[in-house]
Amino acid sequence: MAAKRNGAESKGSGRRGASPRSGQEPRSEPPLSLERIVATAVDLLDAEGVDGLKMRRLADRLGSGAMSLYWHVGNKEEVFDLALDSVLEYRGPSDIVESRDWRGEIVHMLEDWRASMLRHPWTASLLPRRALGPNILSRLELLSKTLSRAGVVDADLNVAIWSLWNFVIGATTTRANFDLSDDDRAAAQQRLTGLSQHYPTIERSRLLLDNDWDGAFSKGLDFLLDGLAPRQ
Amino acid sequence: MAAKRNGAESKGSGRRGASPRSGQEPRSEPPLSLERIVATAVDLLDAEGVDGLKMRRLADRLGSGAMSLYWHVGNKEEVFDLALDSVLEYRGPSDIVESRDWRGEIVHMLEDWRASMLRHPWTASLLPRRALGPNILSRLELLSKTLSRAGVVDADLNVAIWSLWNFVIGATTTRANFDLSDDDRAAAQQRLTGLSQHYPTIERSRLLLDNDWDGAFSKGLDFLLDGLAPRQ
DNA sequence: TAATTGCATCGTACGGCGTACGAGTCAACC
DNA sequence: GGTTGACTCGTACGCCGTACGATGCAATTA
Repeated sequence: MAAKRNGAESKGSGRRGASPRSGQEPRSEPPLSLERIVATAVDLLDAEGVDGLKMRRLADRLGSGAMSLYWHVGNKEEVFDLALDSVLEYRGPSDIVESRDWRGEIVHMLEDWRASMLRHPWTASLLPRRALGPNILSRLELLSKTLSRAGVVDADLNVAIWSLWNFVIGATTTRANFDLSDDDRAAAQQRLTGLSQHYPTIERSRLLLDNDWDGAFSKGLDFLLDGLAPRQ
Repeated sequence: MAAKRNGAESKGSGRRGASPRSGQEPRSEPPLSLERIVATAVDLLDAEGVDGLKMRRLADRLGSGAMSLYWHVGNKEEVFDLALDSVLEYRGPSDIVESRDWRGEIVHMLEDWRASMLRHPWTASLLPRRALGPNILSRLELLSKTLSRAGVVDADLNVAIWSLWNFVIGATTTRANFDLSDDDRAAAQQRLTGLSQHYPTIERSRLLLDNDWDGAFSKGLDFLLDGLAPRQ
C-alpha cells in the first residue's frame, strides 16, 4: 500500500516554477506543498477553531481542489498533527548557553510554551488526543537537560518532567477552554454565579472569575518548582 | 423556541409503566429516559471511544429510533457533557468528616479523580473542551474547602486549586493519550526509541517508557503539595 | 363516550463531511 | 515519440447530525 509520497520529507524535487496552468488565468497561487498546507491549516484553525477545519475549506484557501491535499497528507488527522506540532516549535535559548540560572530557563520555556498554546487556543483541545510530534519532544528534551543540569538525579527526573508537563498542559487547556468553549463568557459567569450557593468556597476564592491567569500560572509554577527542587 | 423538554430535570411525570407497544413483540426495553441515555452513552464511549459515539449507534443500543433521543437531549454535544459529568461524580468522604489529615484527604480525592478518568479514557480528550458540569464543580468545591481548612489563605486559594486541578488534568490526559491515541503501544515505543538519538536525555530518563504512572503521579503530587503548603 | 391535548417516538430526507477511485496534465527522461 | 512518475482534481459513495412532520397513546376535558 502507500503509493503516494509518504515516509520521507521530500519537498519539490524535480521541476520547479513552471506554472501548470496553460493560459494566464487569475490563478496566481504558488504550487501546493506540505508547508503551505500546514501554514494555511493553522490560519484556518486560528480563525474558525477545531470544528472549522474542513478539507474542502482548507483547499479553498489554498486555491486547490480538495482531493489534491491527499497527495501531501494521508488524511485529515495528519493535518491536525502537523498543525499542532508546527505551532509548538521552540525558538529560545537552546542548550548552547550554559547558564547558571536553570530555574529561570525552565520558567521561561514553560511560559513560552503556554503562550504559544494560548496564541492558538485550538491546541488545547488537540494536544491531549494527538501523538507527540518532534517539536514537542524537543521541548521535553530541553526540559530534561535543564533539570538534569540543575542537579535533579535521574531517578527523579521522570517525575519532575511529568509534573511540569502536566502543569503546563492542564493550565493551558483549562484556560483556553474557558476563553472559548463556553458559548459566551458572560453566560458562563452568570451560570457560575447562579450556582454559587452550592459552591460557596469556590465563589469566595473567586476561582474562575478573577482574570489573573498569568499570575496564577507563574505562582503555581513557583510552588511546583519549590517542591521539586527547594531553593537552597 | 425550545419546545421540547429542556430547562428542568423533569423525569417521567405522569403515566408510567404501561408499555407503548400494543402486542407483545420482543421489545422488552424500558422506556427512554435521560438516565438510560447517559448510562448507555458511557458504555458506548467505554467500548468505542469518542469517535465511536454516533447518535444512531446509541439509539440502536437503546432499542429506539435515532430521532427519539432528541426529545431528551438537545444535541450530541449535550450527550458528551452529560456523560462526562456523570462519570466524575465523587463518592468519597464528604465534608462531614472534620479529619485532621487534610493532606490525605486531598491526595485521596485527586487519586480518585484520576482513577475515574482512567477508567473512562475518553474523558481525557473531552474534559479540556467541554464546560464544567455540577459534579466537576462539586469536586472543586470540596478541594477548596479542604485546602481552606488546611490553612491556605484565601489569597493563595485560587492558585492552589488551580495548580492541583492542572496537575490532575494534565496527568490524566497525557496518560490516557498514551494508552489510546497512538495506534499501537508497540509502534509508539519503537518510534520513540528510533528517535532517541535526537532526544538522549528523554531516553536516559526512560520518560514515557517506564510504566510506573501511578508512582509518578503520587510522587509529583507530593512535590506539588510540598510547594503549596510545606509540611511543618 | 367523544374530542382534545401534550408527551414521546420515529421514518424520511437534506446538506455536509471525509475520502476512494480513476482520469487528467505536464515535465523529465529514454 | 513513447514512457514514466509527480501532481491535480471531478465525481461519487457512505456516513454523519439533525430538521421536519406524521403518528401513537394516556390523560384530561366536555
